[in-house]
Amino acid sequence: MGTDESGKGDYFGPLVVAGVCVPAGGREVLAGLGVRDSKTLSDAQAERLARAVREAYPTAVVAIGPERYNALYAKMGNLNRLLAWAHARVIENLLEQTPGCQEAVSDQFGDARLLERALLERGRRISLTQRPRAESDPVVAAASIVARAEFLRRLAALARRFATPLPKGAGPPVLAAGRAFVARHGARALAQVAKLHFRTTQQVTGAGA
DNA sequence: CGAAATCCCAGGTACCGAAA
DNA sequence: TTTCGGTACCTGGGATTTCG
Repeated sequence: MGTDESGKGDYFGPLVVAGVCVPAGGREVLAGLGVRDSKTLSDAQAERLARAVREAYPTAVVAIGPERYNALYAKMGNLNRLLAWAHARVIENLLEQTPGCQEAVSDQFGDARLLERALLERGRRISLTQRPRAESDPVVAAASIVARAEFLRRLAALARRFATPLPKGAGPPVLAAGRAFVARHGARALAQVAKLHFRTTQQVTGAGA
């Protein structure tokens, strides 16, 4: 299986981690579908491919909404720990569906032991590989696509709920949108749509900066 | 000429080691 | 012991170049 996250670098929206269990030989199938790193795909392509992947293989998705994300971040105090926790949950959910899926590949984030420990605490045993640029593996790429699609869906839903544009990323448009959001809904509501530990929060709530 | 693929840049966080 | 600097990693966006 492969796991990957989406939304980590986005100020607005949830953090989504997805996992896909692909049997032997599936890499060729994925490549045939056009699966590759979600960063190189348009939003529409990601949506379409995500649907194809979810229909073809068992998948697990853990979406952490901004409110829960902020609470977890405050509790864990470290983004990598949060990521490890989420990846572990995905792996375990996927294992419940497909107990035979005993090999996992994920991106490397921080100390590899974090993820191993998060799994061990659940008493699971699995062959786990973590490495930089793991998304070059079609299986991890498929997971990144599923995660990305779910992120986009939820970000759009948030924007609708608050009737406010919520751009992706963390650039100038995000800063402007953040200020507009605060002007309309107040600073407290920010916790429902954004990841507060980003420096962007100070720039949004602080006077100018 | 239009669309697609590619490359480059910016932003953010965490980790490690060195210096005060 | 605390603070600072540099490195590695991930993510998004835009501009540029290439192909059909």
